[in-house]
Amino acid sequence: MGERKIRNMEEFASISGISRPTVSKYFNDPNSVRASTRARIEAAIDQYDYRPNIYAMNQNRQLTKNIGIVVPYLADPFFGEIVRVIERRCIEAGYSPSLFSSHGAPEQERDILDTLRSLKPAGVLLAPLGRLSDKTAIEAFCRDVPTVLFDSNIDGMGEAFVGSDNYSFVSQTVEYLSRTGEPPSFFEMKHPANPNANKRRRAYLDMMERLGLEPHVLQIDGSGWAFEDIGRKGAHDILKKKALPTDTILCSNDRLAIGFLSACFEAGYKVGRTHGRDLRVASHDDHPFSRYTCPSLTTAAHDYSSVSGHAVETLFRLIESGGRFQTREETLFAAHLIMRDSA
Amino acid sequence: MGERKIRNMEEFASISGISRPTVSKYFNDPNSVRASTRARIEAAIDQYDYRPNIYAMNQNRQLTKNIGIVVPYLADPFFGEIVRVIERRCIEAGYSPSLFSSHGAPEQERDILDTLRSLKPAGVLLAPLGRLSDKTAIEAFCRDVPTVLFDSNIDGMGEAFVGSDNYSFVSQTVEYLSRTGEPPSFFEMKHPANPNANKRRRAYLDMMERLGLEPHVLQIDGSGWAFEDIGRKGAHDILKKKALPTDTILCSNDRLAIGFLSACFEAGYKVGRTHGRDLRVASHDDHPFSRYTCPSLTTAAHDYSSVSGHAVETLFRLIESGGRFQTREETLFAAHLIMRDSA
DNA sequence: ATTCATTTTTTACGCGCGTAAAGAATTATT
DNA sequence: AATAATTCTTTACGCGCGTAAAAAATGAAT
Repeated sequence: MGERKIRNMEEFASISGISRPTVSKYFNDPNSVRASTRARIEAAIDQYDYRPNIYAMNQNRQLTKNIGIVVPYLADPFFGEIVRVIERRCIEAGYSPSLFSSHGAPEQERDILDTLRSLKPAGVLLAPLGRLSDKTAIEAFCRDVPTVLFDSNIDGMGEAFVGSDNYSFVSQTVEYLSRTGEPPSFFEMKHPANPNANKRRRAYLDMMERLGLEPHVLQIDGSGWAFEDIGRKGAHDILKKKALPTDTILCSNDRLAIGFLSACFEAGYKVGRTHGRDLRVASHDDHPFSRYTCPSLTTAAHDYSSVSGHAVETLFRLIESGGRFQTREETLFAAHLIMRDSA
Repeated sequence: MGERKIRNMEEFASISGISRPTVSKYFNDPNSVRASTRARIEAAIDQYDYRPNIYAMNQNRQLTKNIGIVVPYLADPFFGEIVRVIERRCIEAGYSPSLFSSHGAPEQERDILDTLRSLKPAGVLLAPLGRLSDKTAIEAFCRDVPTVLFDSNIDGMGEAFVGSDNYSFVSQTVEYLSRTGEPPSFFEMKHPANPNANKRRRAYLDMMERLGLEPHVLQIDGSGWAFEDIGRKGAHDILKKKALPTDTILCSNDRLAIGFLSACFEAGYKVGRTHGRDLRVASHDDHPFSRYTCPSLTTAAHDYSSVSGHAVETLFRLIESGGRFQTREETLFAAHLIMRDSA
């Protein structure tokens, strides 16, 4: 380690006693050379600390080893967690992940796709903004770059979608709540940004009908990604008007529920499942903070590791298949109920 | 828009009636060519949707237009917010930001610095893990790449540090709390990962001495980045033992406080500043969720936009100065107190 | 030892662009 | 209009590597 500085692959090849094309082959795929050759090269790498110039490498390669990861909103710890898993798996598989966040802004999502295109990635894992996404731009992008959508689906775009089964979330919470107390009213944004929200509402309506119960959907105003604030204000409105049809609230997602619970606390409503409580509140997602609300939030949890794991594996398969699947794959993972103190 | 596809700069130059070297000059700095020339080039870009191959561009450039951004923990919305601002400013200034998260793991921080080195970035904004960071690796990196540290400082490393003034956080909360009730006890992790924590403890001790009050430091076990859980468990321990020296708790940071508050709720302790409360709890950071705790958290807020803004500006100056400052700069921004319901 | 399949070496070209130098063209200044 | 300053064009080379093709070397199998 630390002999003299190596300037390029030519030099590295000659000093390590292997021809340059073979060294080049090694860096493209270490398994494509004989084991003894590989060992010699790796010994030399250790000794001289050489790495090929990534810009020169990627210039002529038909396909780079880059993988793009795009999430809609990084300040949501949900995505922070997903990204951690995905990044690790990509690196283990020999890819270089590049992380991008749209930060809730459609223009930025478009710009990211533009940037990504010029990175010539082998594949992209894209969690779109949803309703606000520029669908034309995404469609065009998916035609050029092998893409797996995750978290929120857009019909027909990308070669595959991996996400959670919204019906499974709602069926479990509705079933549990209506079995153990008054049937739930559904609390959501009037114009949700995310398509999952619509699926959850429909699942709620369907489940209530199936159980022979009367559904109540409470829709509140607000746009953007400040869900906690929207939930809190909406809850205050509803509580003030005493407009709750039942004593049980099922929030579309945890971030709304976090706001809802904070409003309940402020307005002096007791939430819980014990004697003397005024309300029960439950929700969906198992947001990293849902454990720390007051009271802790009963919720249906994403199978985080399955979703992120399967998304990555699907992308790898897609890359190996040359970037196209015969038919678009859709994989949904079931949720599991997490009973805590709020319902 | 959408004539025929342009393959390279040569072709783009001839079709737009400008010589290739001039086009190249334009892409390096649009202001380096005459306004009329710039207009012609930009018209052609619109028309043919051409973008230079970034790999070929960066191969020979002494300095790329890349900027690396490294944060210790993306699942913390605090960093999500900082990253949003920094990314935007970089793009506006014509740079390409690349985002990396160490996810709390020192090995990953090292790997990121390695990757970053081969990206040959013009500069790097690095928020290190802190105590766990491989200081030797960071030092070596900073020697090779122009780096501005932010959020948490490591003595002498990088050309500059931009962060918040921990003393200002603590002095304001301690002053406020001791003026309006019992003096605070300080609640923190025994072995904090972040150097800011130590500065805050020292500031607490100093302030208490200055005010002629007896300090009490409550140190709890736990390691890693699951601060809420650590805070919750520590609080339960302390509450069970009735080991609180005063009725006022000052948490080192908001994530610990979120755990503390959840434990108080579970154990039946009333937190607040009104009649009949058992405890007051305050903290530092103005974490995005601190508004939604029950009760809402009184805290000292980072000047988020100043910190991120000044970090970016410092890096730009550093890049323009050729990557080195005469002397290492340290800029600290004052906090401001945010009074909510918990104290 | 001979044959054959596999792997490596040799040789050579090209990718798309940065960049340098010298001369031509365009603008600004008087 | 003449001169000077700026900007652009022409020409040409090189960066570090991918990759193709043919020849040589290596290893396995008979």
